[in-house]
Order: sequence, then C-alpha cells, then structure tokens
Amino acid sequence: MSSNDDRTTAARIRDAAVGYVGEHGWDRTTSRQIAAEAGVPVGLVNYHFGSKDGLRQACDDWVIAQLAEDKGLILGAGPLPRMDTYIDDHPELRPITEYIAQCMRSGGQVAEHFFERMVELTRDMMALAADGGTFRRYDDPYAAAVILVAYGAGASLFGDTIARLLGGTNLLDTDTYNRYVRTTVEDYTHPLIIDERYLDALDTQDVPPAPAEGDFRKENQ
Amino acid sequence: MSSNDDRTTAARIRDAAVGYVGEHGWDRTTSRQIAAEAGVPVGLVNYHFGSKDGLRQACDDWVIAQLAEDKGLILGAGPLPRMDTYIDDHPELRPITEYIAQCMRSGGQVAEHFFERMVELTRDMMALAADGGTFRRYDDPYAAAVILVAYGAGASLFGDTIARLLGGTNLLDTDTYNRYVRTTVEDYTHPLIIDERYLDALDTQDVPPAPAEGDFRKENQ
DNA sequence: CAAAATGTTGAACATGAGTTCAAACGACGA
DNA sequence: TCGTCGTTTGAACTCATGTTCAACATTTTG
Repeated sequence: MSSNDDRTTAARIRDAAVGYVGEHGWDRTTSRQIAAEAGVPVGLVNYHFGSKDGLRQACDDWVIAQLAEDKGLILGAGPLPRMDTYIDDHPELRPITEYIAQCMRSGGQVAEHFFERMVELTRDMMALAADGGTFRRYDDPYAAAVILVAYGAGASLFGDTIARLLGGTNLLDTDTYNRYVRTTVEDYTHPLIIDERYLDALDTQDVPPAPAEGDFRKENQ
Repeated sequence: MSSNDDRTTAARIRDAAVGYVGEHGWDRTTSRQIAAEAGVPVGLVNYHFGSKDGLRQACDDWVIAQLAEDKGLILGAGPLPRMDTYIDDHPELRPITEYIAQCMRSGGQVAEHFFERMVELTRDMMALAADGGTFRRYDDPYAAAVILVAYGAGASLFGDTIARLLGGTNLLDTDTYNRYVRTTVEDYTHPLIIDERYLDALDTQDVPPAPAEGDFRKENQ
C-alpha cells in the first residue's frame, strides 16, 4: 500500500473504478485496468466485491450516496456547463460527475436516480424563482421540471458537439460560452412560438400539430 | 439463403447489424449475433467486411447515406416522439432510427453527422416559421437551432424516463403524451424567465448568473 | 506468544469474442 | 465437360477478460 493514503483497499479500488469508468464507461473498462489504476493485483477486486458486477453495484451505491450527501454535487454534475465552477472549487468531486455523465449515456439506476434528484431540485428552484417573480409559474410545474431537466441533459451530453458547431473546442471557452449562454437566456426569456393558437388549440380540442425543434408544418401561414 | 430476399449477402449482414445494434448498441453486439441474425456463418462477416470495425464503418456509411437520401428520415429519427407517426408509415426506416439513437448515446461520426443535419433542418424550418409569423426570429438563429436540437436530443434520449416520471410507461400513451406536449408547447409559447434583466445584463456587461434548469441564485427577490 | 481470521498475491482456468483458413460449393465461360 | 473464380462453410486459433485458487503475509484474537 502506498504511504499517504488512509483509504481502505476496497475504497481505493472503488475510487479507481469510478475514475476509470468516468473516462471510458463500464463497457470499455476491464477489471485489470481498474486493478492497475488502484495499484493492486486483479484478484483483490473480486475478493472485496465478489465480481465485476458487485464492484459496479458498489460504485453505483456509493455515487448515489454522495448525491444524497452533497447538495452541491447535483448542481456540479448538472447540465449547465457554468456549474463547472462549483466543481473547480471541489476537484475531488469531478470523478463522480464524470461517472454520472457516463451513466446518463448508458442508462441504469444511477441515471434514473440522478435524473429524479435533478427534477426535484429543479422543481424546488423553479418554485422559489416563481415566488421571487423571476420565473413564470407553470400550469404543471412538475412536468415542466422534468422537461427542463431532459433538455439540460441533452445540452450536457452534447456539450462538445455544441461547442464545435458554435465555433469553439470547449463550451467553456469565453467566446463559445458567451454565444451559448446568450442564446440560452434569450431562449428562456422570449418565447419561441409567438402564435398563441397552438397553445390555445391544446386547451380546447385534441392534440394539434405541435411546432417544435426539427419539425414544423406551415399550416397557419 | 432464404427464398424471397433479393438483397445481397453483404446487404443482409449489414441490415442485420443495423437492426441488432439498434437494439443493443455496438458494445453489446458480437459478430456471431449479427451472423445469426443474418442467417449466415460467422466467417462471412469478415469475408465481406474485413473485420468487425469494417462492418461498423459500412453500417455508419450506409446510415449516413440514408440520411442524405430520405429527408423524412431525419424527421422520423428526430427528438419529438410525435414524429414516430412518420416512422409508423415507413416501418422499414425504424431500424435506422434506432441505430441512430444508439449512436447518439455512444458518440461517433453518425452522431455528429445526424446532429449537424438536424441543426441544418431545424434552422431552415425556424426561418420558415419566422417568415410565416409563427416563430420568433432569433438574434443568432444558428446557435438557437443548435441548442434546440440538443434539447430535443435530451428529450429523445430520456424519453422513457420522462414517461415514467409523468406517470406512464410510454411517452406515446395518450395521457402521458398530452401532459408532455402541453408543457412543451407552453414552454415554447410563454417565457420561463419573466425578468428581462437577465437578458439585458448579457447585452451590457459580462456574463451574469444565468438562471436556468437546476440552478438559480435568488439575487433579485 | 500462538492461533485464527483477515487480507494479499500472482498464477492458472474457463469462457467468449474476433479472426483466420482450408475445404467445399456453385455459377459461368472456354 | 472442365477449370476458374467468387462465395460459403464450419472448425480452429489467438487473445483478452472474468473468475478461481492455493500459497503467503498481516492483523486480530484468545
């Protein structure tokens, strides 16, 4: 065991797994890579966790426990890249956020759990902001929070692609970031749909065509 | 070889791969599973495509070619579940849309290509809708399209989770779907942020806190 | 201190997956 | 009919991976 490390061997293996999986995802991670990362022989992984699945379960449980413990973490792992400033102040949390990001891609209980926590938090914050007169109050606040979280997850998962199309290499580069935030805030401040009849139609009759991203039928021109 | 199938063997292997990968993803797909799906022995896969990577490249190229060929496909594979009606009318396209969905999770050139095409189409449709007076005209239409596509991708990737949190099992169930569409249209018709100072601040000084999903600092209460 | 329990090591094993290959098959032209 | 070339077949090979295990080391317990 290395000198300055008061973690137990099992904890070091778990941390190594979270870190490596955060970079490559579970499907591309082998027991030997995790063992090497932790500086232990392969056999120890199964001694402490029974199997690779056991290790995954332990990692999932631990990450979920961290989510419950540290309220800031769920913000730091959240969709808006600006939240990385929180992670910058708490670098020890970065592996967890990356692990969560991997889970959001491949699904599973961590993804579900994180999504749900994110929805709760978003709903509460929207309610607060509505109390303060900054946010609008939705007819269905919970559904609004769910959709907002899904949108944010999309922005987060495709952060690199967004940055590239916006002319940068990293969404946190100043120019790229400003362009992104400017449009995002504009998006949430001024309505995309200026023809109220779409919403009215939903309240009166059954589902009409809903104009939204990537699809629009010019019926009312 | 089965009787009524005028596809070449290579085409049948490719189609089998697209179909199987669409269900399970490349990481969880083996050459033997693809061969079994296509009803051919394993050796034929590498005879026709050189390697598993070669097959993947062929699948990617083919899917991208389909995207260029069939304009409706990019709508059918798009984020809004309502678009599945298009796929219902063209069931032969469903495997492609599911293949694309898998690629959106794991990244790669198909994901990038699809995202870009989606942005182009969204930008054009937003321009059309703006001409028709239905959509607002953005200061930065391209960035708006990029962000809208990312949002839509999030809604698409987390469709099952959204449905579950909205009380259903499938986003296309009438009740769940109505709740989803109602909130989505409301989202795009009425602004979330009703305090214009956030947007104003962006236009005058450097980046202020941007209130959005999952994060809000009560500064202006 | 002795013994037992716990932790650690590295090699060996079994399985599964990608790949290779020699032989068989079938269509087509000489 | 024969030979050739492009396919097809199924087995064998190689390597990586998850797992097991017997031996060794360390810590805890009586």
